Amino acid sequence: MNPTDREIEILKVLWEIGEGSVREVLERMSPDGRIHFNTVQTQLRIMDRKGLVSHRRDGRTMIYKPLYSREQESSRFLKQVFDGSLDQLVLSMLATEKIKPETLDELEEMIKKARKSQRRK
Amino acid sequence: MNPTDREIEILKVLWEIGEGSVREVLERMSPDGRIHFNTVQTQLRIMDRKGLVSHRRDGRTMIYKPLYSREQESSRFLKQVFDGSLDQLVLSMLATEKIKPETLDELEEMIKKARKSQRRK
DNA sequence: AGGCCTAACCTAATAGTTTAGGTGTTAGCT
DNA sequence: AGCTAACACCTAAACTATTAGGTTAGGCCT
Repeated sequence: MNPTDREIEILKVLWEIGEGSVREVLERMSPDGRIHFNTVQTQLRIMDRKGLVSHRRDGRTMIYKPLYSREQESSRFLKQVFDGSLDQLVLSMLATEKIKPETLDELEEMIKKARKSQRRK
Repeated sequence: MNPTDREIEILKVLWEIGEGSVREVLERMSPDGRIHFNTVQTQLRIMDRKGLVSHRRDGRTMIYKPLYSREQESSRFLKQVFDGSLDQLVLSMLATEKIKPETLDELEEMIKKARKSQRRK
């Protein structure tokens, strides 16, 4: 099933830091103490059950690691909203987002590289 | 708030057909009768309350129209998962998805056009 | 007019999400 | 040894999502 908003929020932290304890995730998510420790802990346990993260023990504390990647989430979204059509997605983005000329250059560069790496296969 | 999966499913139908009654949406969503009429009707009412769709009357039946666009949903996703970085999103997609060479060409074409249309501003 | 189809509307059951309180345990510090 | 901080685990409350049953009413057909 799909990650909820909270789960994405937690996953984003884990994507950034690679892996981390409840406390580490919490501190990134809300440096002010708006969110309760137990809230994040319970979430992570649920995500563990769902298979979105895995855990290992480090002494007494659990270290959580993402099993679900940003790429998987992108792929899920692409399929869900654009039936997998990358063209349509990019078209939509180009039409809506305000994009710097440099970004366009970079995109072009990325496409060139993608083409090369495909030929190598 | 964010559309749920069901809501996206319904919105996709409305994006396709422009607007439609409960029955029309239902028939596109599940031509076999897996989903109940009332289920879709209730969903649409909730989405109406949330502002995701609007409605007008046509005789006795309600006609629903999307207020939330595919572009808005893309934009939401881009912000949520990639902090608005289109580069990162496309990079992620190029790395993961299997892409036909033609698609790469089209993407390049789209970027060229986007550049032109920016210059015109 | 009576019956039937289709729709709206009301309601509720179920499941999942999100938050956080309470309890017990472990490790380190004084 | 006793205290405290930090953790895991258990639990539940509040809320939202999802599904669909039941009821009512309008319109059409015979």
